[in-house]
Amino acid sequence: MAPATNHPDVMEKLVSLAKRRGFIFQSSEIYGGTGSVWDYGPLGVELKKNIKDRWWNAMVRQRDDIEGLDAAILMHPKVWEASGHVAGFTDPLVDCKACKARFRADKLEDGQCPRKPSKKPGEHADCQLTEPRLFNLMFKTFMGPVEDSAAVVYLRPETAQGIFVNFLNVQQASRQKVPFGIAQIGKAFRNEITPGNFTFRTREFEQMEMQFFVDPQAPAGQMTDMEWFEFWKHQRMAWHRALGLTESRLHFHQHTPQELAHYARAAFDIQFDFGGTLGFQEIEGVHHRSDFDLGAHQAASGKRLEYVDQVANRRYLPYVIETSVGADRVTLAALVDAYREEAVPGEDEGRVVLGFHPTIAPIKAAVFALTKKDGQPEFATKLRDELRARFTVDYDESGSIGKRYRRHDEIGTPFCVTVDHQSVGDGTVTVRHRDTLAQDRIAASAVSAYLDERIR
RNA sequence: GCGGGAAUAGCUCAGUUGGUAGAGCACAACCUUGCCAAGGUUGGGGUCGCGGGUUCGAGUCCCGUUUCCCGCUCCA
Repeated sequence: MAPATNHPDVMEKLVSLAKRRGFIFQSSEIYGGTGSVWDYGPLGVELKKNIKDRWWNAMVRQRDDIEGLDAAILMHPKVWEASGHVAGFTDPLVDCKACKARFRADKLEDGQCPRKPSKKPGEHADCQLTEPRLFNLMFKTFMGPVEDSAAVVYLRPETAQGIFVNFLNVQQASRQKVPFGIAQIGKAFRNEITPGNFTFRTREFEQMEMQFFVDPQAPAGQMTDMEWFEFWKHQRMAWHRALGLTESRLHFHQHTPQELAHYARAAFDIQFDFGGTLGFQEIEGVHHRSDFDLGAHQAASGKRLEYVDQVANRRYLPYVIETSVGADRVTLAALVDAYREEAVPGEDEGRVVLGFHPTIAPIKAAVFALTKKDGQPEFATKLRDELRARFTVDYDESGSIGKRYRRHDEIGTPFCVTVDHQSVGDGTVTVRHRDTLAQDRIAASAVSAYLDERIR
């Protein structure tokens, strides 16, 4: 499915770098690690937070027609029955002991192993199927002190349902009129059968979802549901580009009718080329969910979830255009995209540079004193303190100046501000750019505005 | 869950026919230099994934187990 890629596989190197520099650690490592769960270290949490903040800003703060929400992870179990997750998230699987393959029991014919093109004829004559076992992708836990079936609750496998069940609460509290959206960032959990590829597929992950509610029969002169779908599709692609992700590594993948989920009327994935064997993979989905979810919850709860258009005196269930992006996946894409090695003359191994777009870089600027003489450290730490009010900054005075530059290149710091003997006299400093190595000599008092202009 | 491979310092790895663990980088301190890393000195850090077994003796051989990687399978 994934098209060929021209980008090298940097994932293994990235895992090492991420650990060494404090972006991402394996969960519970001292106990041998927990499968497919990852912790974000000092730099990783800044990177991911920058990405989430940009999403929240673009979706909620900069728009009049989208409201924020932070719904709970634990919800009433009936939510997941209505949404189809209890039934639809469960796959009966069988293994064939003869050919070591696994199949979905409900897709087998006559209880026989299907013959695969790669297998020789007759290889499945001794087909030995195990009993079907049920895999439900939802994590279960228990509400209250008693562990019985009545107390079962699920960790949400997606954040969307928290938005649907709060649709009218938000609409009425915010006095929004359709079309409008609700946005949410939060953790979701799926007991994936096959997790892997670093943080690409994990069992605990963070979603940034926005459900946009539109009129299924928009009056003339207003955007139709499909027009909104197109609008959000392109809007979201533009957001990924603005993050600095390389344009040629991003593309749309349209779901075929066979790929469409049970709720979806149309769906596009935004895929990113992770390079190597992984290739293009989904980082965001834009789905037309029609009125499936509101309708299902209305039917299951017995509560009316219709929107009342008081001007036109109409009552209807809105259609939903959903944008759902994996915060961890975008963070991983940003790391993969930023990773590059530069050859060093006379050295076997290249140096690593993370070329983050300044807007998501964990540390925006590093402040150095060229020497420890002339009061340069004092000058530099004072500047550091000033910049701290607006940016994540670091001060470093150990090792040679070149070494300090390289340390920050490796973690993707876009700007290095260096204080030298001239600074103490005339108050100017040099600002060095990570990508071009160009230097600007400016007044120390102007550094904050200078960075501000370049970090957006 | 099945098959195959792997696990030794923070990272990347070496470790002989079984004889009691090393390198480079990284890290810390000090010195030196002072605008593009890898000068000097010193130092910290490993019960060799975990648990058994064989053996006088196990990083090394055997069994189990956990985690990771690659396939299979599944991915709302």
